[in-house]
Amino acid sequence: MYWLYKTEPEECSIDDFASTPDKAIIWEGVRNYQARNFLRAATLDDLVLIYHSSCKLIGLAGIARVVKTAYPDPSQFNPGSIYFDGKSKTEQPRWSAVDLVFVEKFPALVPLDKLKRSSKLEQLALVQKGSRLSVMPVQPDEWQVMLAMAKQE
DNA sequence: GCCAACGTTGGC
DNA sequence: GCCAACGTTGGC
Repeated sequence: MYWLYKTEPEECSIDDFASTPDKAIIWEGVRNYQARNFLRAATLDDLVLIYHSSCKLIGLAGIARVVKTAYPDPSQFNPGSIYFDGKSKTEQPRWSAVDLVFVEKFPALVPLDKLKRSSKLEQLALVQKGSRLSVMPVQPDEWQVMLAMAKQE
């Protein structure tokens, strides 16, 4: 399966993946139920487009791969974490995390407005008005369209 | 920094 | 179960 995950690059960017290519990075802190459900649907070796948001250069930055499927997000139990959730119980964790590893960084970032201008990406939640979903599925044809954009620059 | 759109909370 | 108030997201 294919996915798109949003991240603020100051928090976790494609360069963080690229600088530690052999290290699994935990994708934690997702605190939205719809996004969480998509996280839980990931299977081993799924590919993930890494999208940089809330920053100067907004768009697709590269690709990562799922190396560990959903497990309880440890940050929900850590009172020192900004992601701490006191209402989540150990015996029934509310939030999930996955582990990702670096695959590639695009030679040039694919900007959001370019994604918006493609008629083939209209179904993608990312480009829909008001959408705040941070973890979303990508259809195979959408994946191909976005990869082609990444290669041609 | 602004603000529209959205999700969550909590009183009723 | 409704819905107003509030907090958050995220592009601009």
